[in-house]
Amino acid sequence: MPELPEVETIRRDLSKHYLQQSVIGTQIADPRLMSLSSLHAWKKRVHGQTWMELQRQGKYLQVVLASGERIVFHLRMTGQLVILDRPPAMKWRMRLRFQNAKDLYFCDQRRFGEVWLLSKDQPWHNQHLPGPDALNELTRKKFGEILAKRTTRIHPLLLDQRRISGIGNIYSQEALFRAAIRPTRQAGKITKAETTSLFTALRETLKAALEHRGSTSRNYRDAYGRVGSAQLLHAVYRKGGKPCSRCQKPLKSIRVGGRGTVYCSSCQR
DNA sequence: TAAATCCTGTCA
DNA sequence: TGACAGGATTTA
Repeated sequence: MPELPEVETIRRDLSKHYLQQSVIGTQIADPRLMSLSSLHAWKKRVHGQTWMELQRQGKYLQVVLASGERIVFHLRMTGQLVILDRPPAMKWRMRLRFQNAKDLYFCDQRRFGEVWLLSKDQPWHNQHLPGPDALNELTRKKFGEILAKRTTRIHPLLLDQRRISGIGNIYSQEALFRAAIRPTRQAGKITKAETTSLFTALRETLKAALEHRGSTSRNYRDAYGRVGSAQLLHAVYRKGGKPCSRCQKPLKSIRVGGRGTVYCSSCQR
């Protein structure tokens, strides 16, 4: 669910409420999220620690505590972090109580989301270094290097967080449509001009989505529990069979790398 | 490169 | 009832 624009929207919302605040109580409703022994350690290390910074890398959200230890969230498909003064209607997995702020609820229908507590210098990625953040770190030059000589298809490559972090199945498809490139094109065979066009398309797609506070197709909510409006901008995502907004021919729906993918076979080459 | 896996819910 | 869903890892 949440890709870069959604996670960034949540990060900004949470920053307004919780910076310089500290957690004073933690409840776990889903033991899958955290074991009892981990919760014990969590309480000792997190409670009373001031939230100094909220950072994002790709789809990861990181809270830097005064101790230098960090809380890292990944929302996966359906995770939500919502600020409320009473429990939400839906099931929640974790609740954080704050000294001088409203409670924070971690809700997550499919329960794929995760939370970690990391010591001062412990990396939050296990084996694979995540690639440059699609908005904050990726440059045209780096993008060219990532695509060069690669035989993999462009859509799965854009989704590979080890190459570039933050892009998911919505914005990859939308950017490819905007750049008029087929999702199945071999990455290494994309021309210089097309690479520039795709780089620009990615930035514009992600920025526009951020300005619209993310895309809500179903589960996504911001930290106030509100839907985003970037879905109104979608040209292809989940629009298979509908007429292309540019040429009116029906959009094609295929599977690429196991992901549902929609494109225009006439506009995208 | 693809399929299975972790889950719950929706839609045809 | 089966297919599919915004993610990512592991296995074959």
